[in-house]
Amino acid sequence: MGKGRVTVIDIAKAAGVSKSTVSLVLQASPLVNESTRTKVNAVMRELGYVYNRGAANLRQANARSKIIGIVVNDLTNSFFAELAVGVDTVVQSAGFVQFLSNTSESIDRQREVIASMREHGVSGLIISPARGTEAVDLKPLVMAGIPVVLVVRNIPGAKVSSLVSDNHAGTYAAVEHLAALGHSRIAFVGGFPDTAVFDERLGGYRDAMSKTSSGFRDELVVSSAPSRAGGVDALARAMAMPEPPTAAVCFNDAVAFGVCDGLRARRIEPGKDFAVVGFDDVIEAKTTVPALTTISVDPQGIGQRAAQMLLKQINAGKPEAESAVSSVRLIVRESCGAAMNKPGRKLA
Amino acid sequence: MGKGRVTVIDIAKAAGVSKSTVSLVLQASPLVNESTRTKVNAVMRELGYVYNRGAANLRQANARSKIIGIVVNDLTNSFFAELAVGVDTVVQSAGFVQFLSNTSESIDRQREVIASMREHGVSGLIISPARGTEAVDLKPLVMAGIPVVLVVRNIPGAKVSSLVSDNHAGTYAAVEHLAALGHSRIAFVGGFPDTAVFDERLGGYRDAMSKTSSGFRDELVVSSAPSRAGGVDALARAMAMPEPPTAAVCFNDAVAFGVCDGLRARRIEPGKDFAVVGFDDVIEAKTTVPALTTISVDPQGIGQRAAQMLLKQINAGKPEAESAVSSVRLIVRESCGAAMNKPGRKLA
DNA sequence: GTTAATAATTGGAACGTTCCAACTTTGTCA
DNA sequence: TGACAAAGTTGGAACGTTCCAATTATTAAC
Repeated sequence: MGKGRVTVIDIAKAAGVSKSTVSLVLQASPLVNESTRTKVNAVMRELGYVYNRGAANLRQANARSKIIGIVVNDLTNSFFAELAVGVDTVVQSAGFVQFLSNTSESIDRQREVIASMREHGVSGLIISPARGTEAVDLKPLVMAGIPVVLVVRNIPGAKVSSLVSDNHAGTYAAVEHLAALGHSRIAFVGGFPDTAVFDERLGGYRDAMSKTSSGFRDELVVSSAPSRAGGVDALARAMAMPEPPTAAVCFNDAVAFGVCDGLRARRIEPGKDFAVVGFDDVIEAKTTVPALTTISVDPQGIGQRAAQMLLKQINAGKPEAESAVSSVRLIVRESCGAAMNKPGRKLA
Repeated sequence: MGKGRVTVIDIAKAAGVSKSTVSLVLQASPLVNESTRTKVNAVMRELGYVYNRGAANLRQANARSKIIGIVVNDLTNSFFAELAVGVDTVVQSAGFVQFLSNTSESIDRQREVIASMREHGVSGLIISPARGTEAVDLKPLVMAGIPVVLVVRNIPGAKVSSLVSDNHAGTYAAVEHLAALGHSRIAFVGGFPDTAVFDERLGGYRDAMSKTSSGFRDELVVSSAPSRAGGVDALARAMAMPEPPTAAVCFNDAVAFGVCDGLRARRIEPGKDFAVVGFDDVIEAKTTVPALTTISVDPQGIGQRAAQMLLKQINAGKPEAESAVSSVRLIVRESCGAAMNKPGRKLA
């Protein structure tokens, strides 16, 4: 049926008013008489009118469209999926709509999706940059005055807002906790050494270790892919040492799960014979057995906060770069052994 | 700096050609001379031109924009995250860009995001409908001739394409496998009874059970939320029976993980003292301990196939509804006990 | 050297909306 | 009654692009 789409002019004709009036109704202007408003609305429903945002924000060259873009580097990692959900909640309630793309750590893909989002006139961007992203990659965005909030990974030199979690404090707290439980050979396992996040988490580990009696020892850091399989692999290398560790601070929860898998394959019970603590507090951490002691970063919360920072910038007009650090906290569960002493599961 | 955005006319002026020529360059038309093309391209780069898709597909009222929308009901479930990744890969390589939104099982939210996507002129939609979605909810879309592919959950009566996995065959195969291993008290655990997916998976279980010597027994199906916590809960109820089961076919992998947690909490070793098989084959299934025997549905593959179905419809012009069933297969790992007999881990 | 064909380029109209300034209607007050 | 204000409505221009028909420049054919 209806060949061409129904436009504001069709509505105007059918309602016996001018297109300007229909436009005013669309923007809920107080200028229009109540009775005309209801009539116009009725006609719109009847004819199945759909608003054409493309045409609209073509005219209002100043205000950009109501789209915000979110670019993540690994959507299969549930951390990012939850982050996206967090962004979505606040963005939706502000009347914006989310545009999500996954780069799979590819810089080329990242460039493509960012370009595509610009073409569609996004009002702002939340980006968890692919590995190897540099400040120049973001240059065009800041030149065009498009608000950007970087999450998870910061990029030195880029004049944009960022929101990262307090990686240093997280691993620091983890080491302190394990040391208080009596461990001295504590390993740092997992993660790729060439990333800023790795450096920060390792830094917290190192600083805390050097305060212990045994001090920081280089051979106790064993890196690997930041995945479950990487954790299995790294643990194997750690256990092959002459004096293997009795505890591990892991780069993230995925690695920690891998470490637990590896321990069990060796008939070592995580949380009893060996302490492991993760980082991120992904949703599975609390339900797995043993429940994972980890550093909580609340991915949904980060998403929400990032979205708020972005909206603030968008509304301010002048994009004022702002750096925030999201605080983290240690969640003591079972995998560190602290709760195993008593059956009553007292939290340390 | 640059107050107004740079348009095709600015480029034309700077390159000494007409706006029409610039437009032809943009669409890579063979009509334009090679030397002019390179000059225009150079100027575009120099002035930092960004294409305005809104304006473009305002003019070409026939062809819609190069956006495809994807609507999922639970992005925190890694099944859907992977599905989205699958869609993204094929959609991107076809020059489209993905527009993802999460409904969190809310019908209202679903209506909002679909409306929003229409306003932005999506070319097509891939929808995993929220629980309780009805055919009327999709009516406006089919009336407007917007191609839609339903995934995971089909909606009876909606005249749109769908791609669901062969739920019946999956649980049927699972039961057959467990029966062959000597189990007779096999439970069906997890899932909400009011969903089509539940009915199909239960149906496969029932049909397979009635072919066994012990037959189908109503009390052996125990439902719960389709989550890890739901699995723990359902297992507790199952084990409280006078004659508890010795094996479980689970509604999905999340439930299966919960069942394993519950078993271990009772000092029952999954894969040794009790057999469990899941459904979905999420990414963690193969790395967990014990590795989960499950029905593989390949979420990324489903996403890719759905995207292909959608693109076909978009290119065809006439949206021809097509229903497809994605085949599944049983992946035998450790949690069913089949591989535990020999240390060599032979696959049954 | 003219004509025809081909290659390359072009100005104007159109897409669906919003903004602006102008207009009409109605009501109020002296 | 006239002047003025307030409330409501309106036509036209503009946004940045693509399409169309028309134009000019170039080459080929006789």
